[in-house]
Amino acid sequence: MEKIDIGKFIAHLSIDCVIFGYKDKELKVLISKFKFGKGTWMLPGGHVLKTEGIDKAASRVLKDRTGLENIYLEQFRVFGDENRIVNSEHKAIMKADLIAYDERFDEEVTEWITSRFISVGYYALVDIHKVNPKNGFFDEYLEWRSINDIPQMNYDHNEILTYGLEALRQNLDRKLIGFNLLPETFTIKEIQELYEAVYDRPFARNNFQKKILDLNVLERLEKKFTGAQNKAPYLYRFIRN
Amino acid sequence: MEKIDIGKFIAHLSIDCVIFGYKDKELKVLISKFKFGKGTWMLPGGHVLKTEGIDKAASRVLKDRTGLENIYLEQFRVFGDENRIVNSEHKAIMKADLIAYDERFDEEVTEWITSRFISVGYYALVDIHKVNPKNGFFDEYLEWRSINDIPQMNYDHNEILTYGLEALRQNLDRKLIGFNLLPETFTIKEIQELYEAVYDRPFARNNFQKKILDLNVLERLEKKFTGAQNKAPYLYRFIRN
DNA sequence: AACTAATTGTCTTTTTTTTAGACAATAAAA
DNA sequence: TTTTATTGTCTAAAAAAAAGACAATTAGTT
Repeated sequence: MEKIDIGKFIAHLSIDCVIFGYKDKELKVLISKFKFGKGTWMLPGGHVLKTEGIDKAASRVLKDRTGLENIYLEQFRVFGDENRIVNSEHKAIMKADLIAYDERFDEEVTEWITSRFISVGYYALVDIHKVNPKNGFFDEYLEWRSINDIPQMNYDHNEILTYGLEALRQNLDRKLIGFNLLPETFTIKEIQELYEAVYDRPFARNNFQKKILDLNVLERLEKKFTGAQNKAPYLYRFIRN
Repeated sequence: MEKIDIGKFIAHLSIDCVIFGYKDKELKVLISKFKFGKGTWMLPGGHVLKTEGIDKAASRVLKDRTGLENIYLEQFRVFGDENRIVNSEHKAIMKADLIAYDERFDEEVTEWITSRFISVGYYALVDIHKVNPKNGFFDEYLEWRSINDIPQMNYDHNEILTYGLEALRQNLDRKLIGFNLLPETFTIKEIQELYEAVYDRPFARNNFQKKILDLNVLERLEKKFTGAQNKAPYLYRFIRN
């Protein structure tokens, strides 16, 4: 298990990731809790090395949790009012993980982890089927939860999630990013259901099909025979350039 | 002149403000340069006190420069890759301003101001006629420059400005914030010219008038007689709530 | 093999929104 | 009184979005 050396990281600054996935017609979020203590839920997060860019730090956080690289990542907001103080449970666990921790430096470490943090919020879009959550890393347990079934989380993480979802909605069709949540091939209906999950509202089937095909970013493949007693839909693939 | 005590501030974190104003049919930005040295241009910025929220810090930066409070402020992005290192001129000036500076702590101070900074970008909208730029504060000289006449600035400040303008454009009519750039009363034509300056494109007069009036956020006041040989336009005021 | 149920793919029609065109109503100068 | 320049509004045209309609399939049922 990796440890944190506080000296290498920028103090007072953290990163929180809203990792979105899509499965069973539901938008999911990967959340974590520590294996010890009461186990309060949190968004997967991390700190920024003094020698790395923040986007790089966010990628690292993501790779540590999901094993995936080259994931769609978007920074959406900075959080952190003056009341955002690390709470006792989190503090105890952080301390235990600090290799720099030493009785001699107790004061410094305490100051570091107790002080107010400013957090940069990122959201990531992943193909949920490719992810194998690395449980155990950093003593945390990861779980995919439906956007409609998010528990109370630590700090202002529920608020961060709300902002992240809002950012996703604003970017979804404007930036053509939705395909990052889907497998390589999919039917029109599946994209529509994804859109309905993200926006939490229905779309008219006929018009949605036209709109999505008029974007000219989909390549039609073979038909998908499901065994259902109806016309088999075509499979499509997203064309990158 | 105020001084900085580095101990009170969060290290590695700064705030940069894109302060927008509107005058002579042009969108303006308030930029600054130090009175000493070569005088490289920069966006007005500052640091975050360990005891204050970032929005509060941004307000403070704004008040220090413009004297204004309760200004429309919006955070739009975080900047800061690993290459963003304080350059020598800026460093020299910062050192001179640090009251905490002392030969004994030379190393600490140098580390503080030399290290990489992560910067939170804010944009502000102000009625340019209310602003009296506080030249001399923090040894800087302030100047309103047209968006089409922005000089090369320090660090990645030109890039930050570009992102700030993009954020302004995205929010302008969606959020009804444009009125923050105008005086209390104005004609329809004046709002239209503001929109044209922000989006850098013309709008059809007849349709713009309809669109803006259909928002039902303007109160019609008396006519404005300019002395021009044509029908006098009405003055309007923005209704809050 | 014919019939039925459950979609899908694609049109056409309707409605709404956006854009363009037209013109009377000023205000002040000639 | 006539002319010039621009404003406030209306109507017409064009484009986009939403709703409606229906043939084409797939596989189960009779």
